[in-house]
Amino acid sequence: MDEQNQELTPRQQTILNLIVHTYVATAAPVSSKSLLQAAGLSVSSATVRNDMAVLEELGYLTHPHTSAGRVPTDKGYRYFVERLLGDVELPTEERNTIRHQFHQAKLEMSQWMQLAAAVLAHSARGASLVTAPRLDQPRIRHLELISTQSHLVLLILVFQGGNVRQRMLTLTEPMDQDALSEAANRLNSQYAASDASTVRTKAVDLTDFEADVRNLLIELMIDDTPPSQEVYRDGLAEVLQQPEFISQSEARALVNALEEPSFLKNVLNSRVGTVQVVIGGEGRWRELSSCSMVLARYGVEGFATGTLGVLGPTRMPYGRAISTVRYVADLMSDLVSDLYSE
Amino acid sequence: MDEQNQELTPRQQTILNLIVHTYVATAAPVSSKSLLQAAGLSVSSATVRNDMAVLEELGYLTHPHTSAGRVPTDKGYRYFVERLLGDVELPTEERNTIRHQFHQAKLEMSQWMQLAAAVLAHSARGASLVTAPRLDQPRIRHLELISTQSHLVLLILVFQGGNVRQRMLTLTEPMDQDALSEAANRLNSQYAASDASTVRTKAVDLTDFEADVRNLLIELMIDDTPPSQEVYRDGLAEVLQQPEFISQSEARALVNALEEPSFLKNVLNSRVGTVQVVIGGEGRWRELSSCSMVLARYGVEGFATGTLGVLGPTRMPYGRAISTVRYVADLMSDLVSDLYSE
DNA sequence: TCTGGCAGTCTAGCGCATAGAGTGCTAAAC
DNA sequence: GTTTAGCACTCTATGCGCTAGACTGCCAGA
Repeated sequence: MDEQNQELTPRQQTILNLIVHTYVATAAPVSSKSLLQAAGLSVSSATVRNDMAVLEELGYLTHPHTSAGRVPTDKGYRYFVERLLGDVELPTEERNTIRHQFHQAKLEMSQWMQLAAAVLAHSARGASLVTAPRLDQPRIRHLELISTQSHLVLLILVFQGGNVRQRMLTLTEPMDQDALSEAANRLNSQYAASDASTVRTKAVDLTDFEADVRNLLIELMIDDTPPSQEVYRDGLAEVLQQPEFISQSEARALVNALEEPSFLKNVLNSRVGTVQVVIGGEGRWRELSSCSMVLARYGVEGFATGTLGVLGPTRMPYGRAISTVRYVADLMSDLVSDLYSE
Repeated sequence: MDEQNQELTPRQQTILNLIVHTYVATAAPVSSKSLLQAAGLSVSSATVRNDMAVLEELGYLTHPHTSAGRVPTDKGYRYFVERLLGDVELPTEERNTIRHQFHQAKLEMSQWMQLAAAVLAHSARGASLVTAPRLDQPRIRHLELISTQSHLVLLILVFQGGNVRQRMLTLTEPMDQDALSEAANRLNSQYAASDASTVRTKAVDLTDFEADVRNLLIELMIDDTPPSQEVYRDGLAEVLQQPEFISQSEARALVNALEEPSFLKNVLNSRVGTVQVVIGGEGRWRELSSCSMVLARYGVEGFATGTLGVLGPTRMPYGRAISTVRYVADLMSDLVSDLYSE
């Protein structure tokens, strides 16, 4: 691939750059003439046409039909993102605005996530998605056993760092609240600050019921399917207005992707601190062929991490999207490290 | 309104009924002739046309244009729902299937809500929405104070019934975890099983820090804006495929409604046990003019209640929707009363 | 009160012609 | 060798006219 990319002359790069920018802005195929007047190119439209033909030959552009302007291909966007975009940063003013919003929010992770989703959607003009940070090695902080119905008990499990999970369990024989509290106390003193493997190996002197609870604890600690409630979204309505989603099938693909965020796991393999760009489903996601994603992990590597990102049409303002995702991810990482580090 | 409705002859009612059913099924205007062969009407198409004209005169039907079939108006749907539908119940078999699914799910409220959303979306062919049950008079079960960063403390508040809220607070001067635990213990013994007003009136012998925490407790207990994470949705992708949502503006209205479920508060005023049907936005929601909602509250009145329902085009299978919403709401009410009653 | 029949109306679809936008190519100019 | 001007060509979008077809509305008769 590199050999091909090297062949682009500076002017061809400029032209590709301009085409991406104007197409992103206008959603209409870009003609050679319109490029001239838009930007200060000091050549004629015929010259631009020649370069366009070369770029099309190399696979960076297409034609909807013979007498239409040019449109970037996925490969064109990829080249744009990796070679032409450079290191974009959000303007200082916007960064300040965003940071200000975060500092004004209540000191709650859920608020921050919601805010992150709103900022991403607005600034990157896409549908945003933010998943809660999850502990890589959850440790128990505290557990409560609450008697409800005769044979039903509610277990509440608080992890170090404050994540909470709850689950019902059924009793074979009834226990009153005092007995439950006693069991909870025993388990608390036994397993406080333990991780899953410690809980699994350390099983001394437990009643049958306590052993049952212990098994449930292990299950909850190794279960890594994030409850869907821990996902925040925003901007779907706006992005569905984009012209690429007048076709219901495209719209459906996007909405499906957002409703089933578990697929992100398969997509995202970047480290905290880097931003990953997936263009046009990148072959793997046929249905998302006209969508792009800009994703990042945030949090503290090896400790607690979450995912955030933006979905939109391939005709996406990549500069804004990437810089916003990076900035918001960094902010969220700081918040996580403030919150969860001991 | 009653006088007008009384004027409908039995045959006119039959015709309205048939038109609603076939239009819901086909999404195409219904002609007098197609009605004849669809149902065993023993009259001619001309007679049907006459009755159709009467029904249109009375406002129950419209014409897209002169030479098109008839389409029910909002008023027509309203009449259909209130006079023609009768008491519909889900077939026993489906009820069993649904109940079976609930019993197979893990004993977790979040799973039940998700399942409820899935069942509603699937059975009523609409976008579903389920909000978590909220305690009307929350009582404190337990609180934890967790030291994170030097001046940051995480408060975790567990309510009777297992609802959990968390919030950060900043310290004016640093405290270590032991001091925090001690404060938490004091507050726990002081305020266990208290409701908001009790916490507010009872403030004896607290340090400045403990008083701060107490104020935060009160705030969290009276704050009734449900965290958006406690809302489950499903079926949006499917319902957007319906022909009424090829227009982006209609689609946008629907998606907006789902993204901003707080508006439900203004809509829903029914009691637990009754199902509320809002047709075509019912004048109040101009943007939702081509949408209907079937909503219900569930839970235990005066104790803990949530909302669930279905959004779809006005051309909605009201029979299925109403019976499903009612059945799922009843199921969820049972679960809530099992879970939360002491 | 119902029905058969007929005139009237509107849409959806097709074919056609046209204007316009944009390219591709070639031959000349730099 | 590279750039440019110019021109032929292609394809779309739009508008018009026409027709077939689907329904209705209404009237006169059963």
